[in-house]
Parts: sequence; C-alpha cells; structure tokens
Amino acid sequence: MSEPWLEGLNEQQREAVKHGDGPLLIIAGAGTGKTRTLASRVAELLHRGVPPERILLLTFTRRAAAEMISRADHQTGLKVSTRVWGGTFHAVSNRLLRIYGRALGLPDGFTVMDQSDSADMMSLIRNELGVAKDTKRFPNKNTLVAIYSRTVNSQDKLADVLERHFPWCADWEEELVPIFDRYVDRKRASNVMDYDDLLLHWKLLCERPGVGDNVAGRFDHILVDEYQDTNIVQADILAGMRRRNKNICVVGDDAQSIYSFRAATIRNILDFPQRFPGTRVITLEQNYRSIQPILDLSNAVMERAKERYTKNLWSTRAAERRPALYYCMDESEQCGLVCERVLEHLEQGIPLRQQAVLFRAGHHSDALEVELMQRRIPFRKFGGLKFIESAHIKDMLAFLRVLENPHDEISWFRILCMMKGMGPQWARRVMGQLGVRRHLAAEGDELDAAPDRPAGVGQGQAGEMVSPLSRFFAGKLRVPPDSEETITELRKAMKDCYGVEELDEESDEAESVVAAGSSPTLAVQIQRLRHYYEPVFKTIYDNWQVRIRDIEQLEQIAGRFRSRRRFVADLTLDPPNSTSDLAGPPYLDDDYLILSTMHSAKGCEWTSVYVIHAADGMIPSDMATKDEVQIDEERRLFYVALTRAKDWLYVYFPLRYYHVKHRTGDAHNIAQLTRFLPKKALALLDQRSSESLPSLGAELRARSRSEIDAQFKQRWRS
DNA sequence: GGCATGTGTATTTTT
DNA sequence: TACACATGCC
Repeated sequence: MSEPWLEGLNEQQREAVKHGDGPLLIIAGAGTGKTRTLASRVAELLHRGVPPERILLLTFTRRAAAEMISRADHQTGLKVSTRVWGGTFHAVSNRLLRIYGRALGLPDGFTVMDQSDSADMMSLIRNELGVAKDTKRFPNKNTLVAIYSRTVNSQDKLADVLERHFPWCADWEEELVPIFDRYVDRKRASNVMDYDDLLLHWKLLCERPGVGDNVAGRFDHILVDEYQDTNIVQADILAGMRRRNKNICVVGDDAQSIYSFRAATIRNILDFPQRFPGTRVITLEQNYRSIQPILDLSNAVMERAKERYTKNLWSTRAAERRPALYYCMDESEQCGLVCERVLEHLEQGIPLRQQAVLFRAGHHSDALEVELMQRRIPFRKFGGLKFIESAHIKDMLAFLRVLENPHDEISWFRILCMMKGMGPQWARRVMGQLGVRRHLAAEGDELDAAPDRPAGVGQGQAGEMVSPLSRFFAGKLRVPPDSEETITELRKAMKDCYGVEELDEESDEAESVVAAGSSPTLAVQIQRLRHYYEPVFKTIYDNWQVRIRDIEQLEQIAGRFRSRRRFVADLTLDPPNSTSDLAGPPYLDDDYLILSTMHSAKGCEWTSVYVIHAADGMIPSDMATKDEVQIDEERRLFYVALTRAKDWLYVYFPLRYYHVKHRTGDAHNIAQLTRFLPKKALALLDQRSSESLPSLGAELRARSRSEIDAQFKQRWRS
C-alpha cells in the first residue's frame, strides 16, 4: 500500500526492483513486464532517497524514458520527473558534451548532423576527390556513411568491415581511406558532430583523467533498457561511467537483438557478468502480454536459434484461439484481407490504435497504404521515411542551424544551392569568402577555401567578429548575378533572426533562463525565415502545396521550444514520426491503425497484430541471407514481430510477387513461405486461404507458362 | 558554370 | 523512386 510500485509484481520482478547496490542484469523475455520493472526500480530508488538528478536512465527512444519516469513519478507521488536524466545514449551525450565538452577541446555550440547530413558531406568530399570517374560504380553517399559508421561503431578494421558487410565495395578500400580522413577533418572544421561522434566523445570523456570522474560521479545509479541493442562503444561508455561506483542495472533480451547493422552486439549482454564481476542475474520468463498459443508459436520459431540466454516464455493466459496463417494470391489480396480483418476487429470493439500491421522494410506497406486510403481507414506509419528527412524541412532547419553554428558547412551549402543561379561551384566559392569551416580547419584542408577574398580570417577563434555570419551580414560578397537579389533577401531575414540571447545550456535549469531583450523568439524566427523561404521554395518544388503543411507543422513543434539550440538538437536526436501521413478525414476520436517496420515495433504491444509479407526474401530479407549470423538476426526480427501480439495474431503470405521493376508486363515470381515457419511452427497455426486459392497451384502453373510465351514474343515486338 | 534532360543502376532496418 | 553521371545548351 505504502509502496504502490511494488504492487502486482511477481517474485523475480520484485527482486529486481529491490536489488540494492552493485551490478544487476535483468534478462527479460518479450512481454515479461520489463518496462514496468524498470519504472518500478526508478520509483524504488527515488523512494530510497536517491536524488533524481543522480539517476541516469538510458533507453532506446526518448519516449520510452519519458514514459518510465512519469510512471515512477506517479507511483511515488514525488514530482521529480524532469530532474531525472533520461533518454537515448545520443541525446544524453549531447547534453553532457555541452557541459564537459571543453575538456575535449570541443568548441561551444556544435551542431549535430543526422545521417543524411553525413551523407551530404560524404557526397561533397566524394566529388572533390573525384574518385573513380571512369571506372565502375563507386559506393554512393549513403553506402559511404554506412561503411564509415559501421567501422567506427564496431571498432573493427575497415578491411574486415568491407569484407563482411559490404563485399561489393571491397575493391575500394584504398579510395575510402582519404575520404573518411577528410570527412573527419571536415566535421571538426565545421564544428559539427555526427551520431557516432556523440558516442565516441562520451567515451573519450569517460577516459579523460579528472573529468571522467566528474562525469561518472554525477550519477549514483545508471539504468539501461534494451541492452541487447547496444554496441561496443556504448558498452565501453558504461564501463567508463562505472569505474568506481558499480550501481548499474541493464535490461535486455538476447532473443530480441535486431540492430546489428548498427554494430550492436549480442556479446554485450552475454558478457555483462564478466565485465562487471559480482553481477546479479535475474531472469523474467512469465509473459503477461500474449495468450499461450501465440507464445507457443513464437517459441517454436526461436527454437532453432543458436546461442541463447533466455528460456521459453510461458503465459498464464490460456486460450483456444490459435494464430492464423493466410495464404493469399498476391499482395493485393493480402491488402484486402488485412483491411477486412482490421475492420471486423474494430467492430468488435478493438480500436484501430490497438491494431498494428508489421513488415520488414518501409516500402512493404506501400500497397497497403493505398488500399487504406481508398477505404478511408486512418493510419499512422512508424519507421521508414520521416518528417525530418523531407527536403523542405531540411531546408528550414538549415537556416536555423547556420544561425546556431555559422561554420556548419552542409547547412550553408544547402541554403546557397537552393538559390537560382547558384550551383555547387559557386556555393563553394561563397563559403570560401565567408570563411565557413575555417575556424578550426586543420592545416592541409584548404583545398577549396577559395582565396577570393581573405577578409581577415581570424583562424582558430570562435570570435563573433570574424564569424561567417558577420561576414555575411557585412555583404560585399561576390555571387552569381542571378542570385544577387535572393541573397540580399536572405541577409535581411537572417539579420532579423539574429541577436537572440543564447540560453545557458550548461545549467540544468536552462529552461528557466529567458531570452533577454527584444530578440525574436524561436517562433518569430521561423516565421521570418519562412517569409524568405516561401518564394524560393515554390520555385524548387512543384508540389509545394503539400509540402507547405509540413512547414506549418514544424512551426507548431517549434512552439514548444524556447531555445533554438535545443530545438535544432532535439529534432535531429529525437525526430518526430511523420504525423501528416494520416489518411482520410480526421476521425473525431483520432483513432488510427498502426503501420510499423518490425524494427520500430520494438517495445510495443497491440491487441491484434498483422504480420505481412511472410515470404522468403522479404523476411528474411534477401539482402540478409549471406550467413547464419544474419539469418539468425532476421529470425529474431520475426520473433519480435510475433511477440508484439496480445490476443490476435495473423501472418500473411502472398504466393506471388509481380516484378514491376523490369517492366515485363505482369511477370511474377512464385514465392516461398518464410523459412522461419518450419513444419513444427506451421502445426501451431490455423492455415487459411481465400476461396480463390484451392485451384491456385494449377492456375499458377498455367499462368507462368503463358507468361514465358509472352516474354518470347516480346522479342520481336518493339 | 549552371541547368535541364536523359540514362543506367540500385541492396533493409535507425540513433 | 532517387541518385550518380553524361551531354548539350545557355
């Protein structure tokens, strides 16, 4: 009664919550009340008198942290949630580096690049170095980032990374080295950090004598969720943070490790007891989420995985109803069946929000989305393309980022290139005149800092007087004639935005420090920038009517922030999922069906779950079937998808796939059921098919014969 | 140099 | 569908 956070916990959960000091490893199978346990432990710590600001809760998303902390808040009745440190490794690192970054020689006011910014930078460098113009295809910008990031995060040798994960790029190792070198220099000179830098610098911070102890000493307790999806750097960070104080509690499930493409390694969780001697291990196996038949199926799927910590899950929720496997003619039938089921359940009283369609890759839901729109079923998609990745939003953010960090090359480049008459070459020249990224430029990185106008570059100082912005404000730039007018407009807009008192991010009470004087608020700045941007924007995009909604939305989000720095950082570290992709008219109760990639479904649960495209090549993705290790991860992914379901689970298997890509009429492949449903698992499913299916085998054979003929005939047509 | 246009080619998951 | 690259015209 007096300790409500302990109520209703089972013995193991309670033990985990009550655990005193020292390392604790909680192996928590799917649906075993892991979130609840973690939240209760936070409550327990608070109750014990641990000051909230001395608790650090690391989670996979910001939202997960916020939910747990507010739950703890609620249970203890202490209103301290804002003071607990919670968030992703990246977000927490960002915050710490603003405070302690100087110890690493990091200048104040760095900005954070997201992945596409990194890609843009790679692209710039790629063009500068003019790699492999005549020869065969050189890895594109996204691949470059992927290779770089993986190398950095796994701390493996480039050659090994190439061989194991990017075999088709293995020939380019020599060319990659200078690109990556330059990429590192370039970030430094632009005063930006990419996602990986945040982790690496936090790790460095821990290792730095003196400061390292300060940083670690801030926290009495560290709790980590989803530990199976952390990488080596993250494990090193934790080790660094717990050199003296050993209060660390990690929670995870090796059976749900699905982020190895981000260099996450299952070894972290398996080796945790060795790394922290004296670790207490508690296993949670009682599942509260799913009915037993769903667990039976999930267990059967996982049976073939090799190295495992967890045992089989068991539930107290017995039920007759078994999960179902639907054979469909093709994708379009799959869409129809899903929609019908969803609506049936809705009528039974299961709201759309309690129903989710899960798939391997973002585009796997394309056809379904169309169908949903036609049927006016509102939905919301998680994973896949995000709001923040759309070009017009990135444009808007580029303005803000330049104001925040005048050396941000990528943002300048973006801003300049969108002007008429200004292409990459001119943009480079203009940036040279402005002295962008000169301020920390490593020697030897002068290649295109064109000496058009030296303009008294004060090197090495972040001084305001010589900042690219003040040079920009001063005018006197040599620019292409066609962009003369636009650039004047931009100058006015930026001037109007400038002069905001920066909030003091170094204090925990940053929010309470109010911007002084008459400097425009963030909202006003955005309005002003939009005023400049709109005419430009309309000339760049033909479908600007649609895009303008997003900009309005950006303004709305900005309304919740007072500090521009905070806004810009938060948006890249914790990007909102697209909210504008609601289909149909907004329903009164704002109910919508969930569409999600399997990855983004992690940690979630729904009353009914529809797993679509259960065909080999989709899951496992045929890009991840090189070796056993990859296949095992795909299996875990499938397992994650299945275990999201509480009461109803449907798996859909389209028998054929048309390949539109090779424009050969309606040729198709006959699909194979996913290999993750072997006989044993099939026996646990109700297998169903539509009326059209019984004759399908013969029909398919006939169809494919006639299609072969048609293909032959194509040869003498056109 | 910029810009419009055409061609060939791809590898999925996310902080 | 987007991106990288080539070509031709201003």
